[in-house]
Amino acid sequence: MVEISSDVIRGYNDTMILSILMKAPSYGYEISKQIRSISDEKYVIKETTLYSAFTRMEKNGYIESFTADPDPEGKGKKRTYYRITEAGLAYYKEKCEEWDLTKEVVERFIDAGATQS
Amino acid sequence: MVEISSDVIRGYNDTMILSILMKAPSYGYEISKQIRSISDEKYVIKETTLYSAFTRMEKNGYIESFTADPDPEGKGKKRTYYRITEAGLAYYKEKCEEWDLTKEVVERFIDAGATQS
DNA sequence: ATATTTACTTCAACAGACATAGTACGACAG
DNA sequence: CTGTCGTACTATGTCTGTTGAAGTAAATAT
Repeated sequence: MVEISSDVIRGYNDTMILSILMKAPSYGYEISKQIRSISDEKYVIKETTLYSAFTRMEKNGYIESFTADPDPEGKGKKRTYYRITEAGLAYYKEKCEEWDLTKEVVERFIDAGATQS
Repeated sequence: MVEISSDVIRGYNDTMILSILMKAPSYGYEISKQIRSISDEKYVIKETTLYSAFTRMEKNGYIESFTADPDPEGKGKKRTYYRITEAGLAYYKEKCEEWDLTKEVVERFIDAGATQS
């Protein structure tokens, strides 16, 4: 079975996370579940990868964190939520353009090779 | 201008190199020029990245090196050529399948995010 | 004669992914 | 009321691939 290797997805972890945060602020555990479901279990982000992405992106100003209660009544343990910033949005859009370019370039090589087999 | 970042292409340097070696054995300088031209100057592989990829892939058995003269008469400086192995071919094909999967997954996130903007 | 192009090599540093381990709270079963 | 499971993280150290900086040296162009 074909699996997505980390070196391939490496450049897109941030983009995936940001695409989820564009819809609504969210937190670690929830985002990891969303990545699983959106990708049909094809990609499961590692916890450490996810949380270190948060740290990095917050430092870069792409996301902002805030703590909040899991439900409106204020019960349960507080979570660390993240929301996307203006800079994060710009970064996300850049990454989408970059993706289009990358896709085109990689595909040229793959096509070039595939015709030979 | 949009540029391909190294973190994005990271997982595909090996695949690109192998796609070139599938057509014919080649050597560093030539391969780097081919990557430039096939990608329309959009991606220029760094020398050290290329040569370290050779070392790694040879160690993994994906390619084999041999030295040869640049032309049949034996003039000029000898070059280190590389040819793809059976294992390298299998690896290349795997990478191509992986690419299809990755493309699909990444696109789902990018589409999901784009509809929101 | 000298500069540029070709064709590499060595080495140290860095970033991001990941394994391992641990903390801690809440819910629910036995 | 004890234990396990799911949730929600944090800390630390290692590994891999990329890269910058620098150097070597032959061939070719000016």
